[in-house]
Amino acid sequence: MTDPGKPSHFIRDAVVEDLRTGRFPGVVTRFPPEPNGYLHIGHATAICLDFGMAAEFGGHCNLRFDDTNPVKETQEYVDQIMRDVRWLGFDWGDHLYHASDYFEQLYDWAVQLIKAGKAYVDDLTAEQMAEHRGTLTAPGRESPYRTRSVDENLDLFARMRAGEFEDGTKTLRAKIDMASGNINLRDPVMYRIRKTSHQRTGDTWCIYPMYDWAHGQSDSIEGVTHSLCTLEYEDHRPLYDWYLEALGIFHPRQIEFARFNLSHTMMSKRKLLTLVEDGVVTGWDDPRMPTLAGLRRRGYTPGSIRDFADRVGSAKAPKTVELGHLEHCLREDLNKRALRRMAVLRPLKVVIENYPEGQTEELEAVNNPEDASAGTREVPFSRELWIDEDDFKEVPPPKYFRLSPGVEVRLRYAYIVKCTGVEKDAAGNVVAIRCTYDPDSRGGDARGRKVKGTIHWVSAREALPAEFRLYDTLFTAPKPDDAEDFKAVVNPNSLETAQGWVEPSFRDADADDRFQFERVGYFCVDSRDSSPSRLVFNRAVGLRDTWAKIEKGMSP
RNA sequence: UGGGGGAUCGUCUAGAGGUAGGACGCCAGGUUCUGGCCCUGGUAGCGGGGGUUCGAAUCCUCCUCCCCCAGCCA
Repeated sequence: MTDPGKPSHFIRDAVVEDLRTGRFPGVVTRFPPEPNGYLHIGHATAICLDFGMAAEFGGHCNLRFDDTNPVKETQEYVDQIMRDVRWLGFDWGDHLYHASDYFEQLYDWAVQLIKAGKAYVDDLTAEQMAEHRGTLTAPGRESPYRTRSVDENLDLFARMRAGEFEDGTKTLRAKIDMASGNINLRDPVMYRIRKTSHQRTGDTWCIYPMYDWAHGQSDSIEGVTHSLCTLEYEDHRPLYDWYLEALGIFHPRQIEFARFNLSHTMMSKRKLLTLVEDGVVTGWDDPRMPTLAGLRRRGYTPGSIRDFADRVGSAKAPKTVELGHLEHCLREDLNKRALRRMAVLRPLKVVIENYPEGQTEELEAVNNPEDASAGTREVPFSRELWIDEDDFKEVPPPKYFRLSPGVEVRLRYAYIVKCTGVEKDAAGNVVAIRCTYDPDSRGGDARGRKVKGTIHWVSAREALPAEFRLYDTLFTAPKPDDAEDFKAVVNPNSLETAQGWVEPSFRDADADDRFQFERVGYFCVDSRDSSPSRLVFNRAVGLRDTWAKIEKGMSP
């Protein structure tokens, strides 16, 4: 089952050990999102781990919504999360659950703890409770209500459920240890009163369980063996274990791993929400967002994200992965699969003086040199073409292989042309280039001469207009989370728009289709704004650009 | 001056007493009708001090630095 050649990680090791010792007969995991926001690339690594471990050991992974706080959660988020998990390539089968499915059971168990003298109803206000909790270095003080009788607690708790008390006036707390060095053990709240209707249970409940009280028990009910979560819950494990022990029910094992940060972005759902609400981005699915919805719209493939998760691995040390790592995974995936096309982002007119006016010929172009089965297509060629501004320089710098006066270049899949002159406007800007072509140099001819440069082009008459959205990182700082104000390091140039042309084969492109625009980058048809009459492409990631590096090295 | 974790190339990650390896990045070269892909080579690391040992990234010890926790959020 496990690939022996592949390095393991501490979680896999732990699972293998648990199976070997018989602590658990099999493996059941769970991915437990709270439906209060969109899933992001950080969640993706958790999803890959949860579903991946289950699959690797022949078990299954549950999708469980941690819907214990109705004031923050919505059905829209639930729907989006399911869509994103599926898109990533995972299937929970019949194992779709909600913490809210267990509210009745959780209530019964709370009663059981009260009867055992391990839980009590507290009347302290939130402020008083904070005050009693002590500090990191000083122990807390016990609540005056801590010694209520079992009967009184039972009566009060039933009346809490019945709605007799207002929000915030009472809580149910576990009776553990107010002097514990672990603050989570200083009589944690199990239930709070929230007279808010819940997206699934409606107004059935006005008391809602806290995360700690719901999570472990939900795991137990579902027979989860390995409850994998992030490091900030490490301090909660003693409480997780305490509840399970106190109840005497099936005891899953919680294992914590480090969440990761991606450079030039941030994952806090709260901050992402702020970006959406403040209009810094156009929504949760803005292609600059690290959300799965944003990455999908940007042009990322699920496979590239899974590969990325795999490479980043699972460990306990905090890490900030360079964005380049993610981009590499995308390029590698798309290089194998994306169809090649030609597009001109910043158009410059080329007139081929010795090519017959009114003539058009169809030239054969390879769809994907990495995949012969992708076949070929025909692209029209004519006297007037568009090329990219970057591919012409009146005064070429050293090592510039592209077009300039007197120089020859290959037009991809077409002819070799030579620049014979330029046309300028009154201000001296180059507005068109004049060339001659060599009729014997047609693309595909084996006897072809070699020239230093090859550039891409689109026939002006047949070209389709298109908008290109060129993205840069949303933040200028490598670690925006470290900034005092993350809004201050938002990149003002994270989106640049260009109007250009694409070859006519795009007449019937579908939303989310991804292509490689030769020599430029990988682009995706925008799922929101693109239409047959107005094509819009998002740049997922540029091609590696060694010329840009050379050029950068030349300028001071 | 509480509790819980963590530290290996610039970044991520292997290594469980026996030559510190891989990936990304970067540099150099080869190939090329994409300055892409691919191929070759190079660069660069065990936080620090003691100790055990023939031998330590690994075991012991002291120290340093970093992260998390004081919601009726998850």
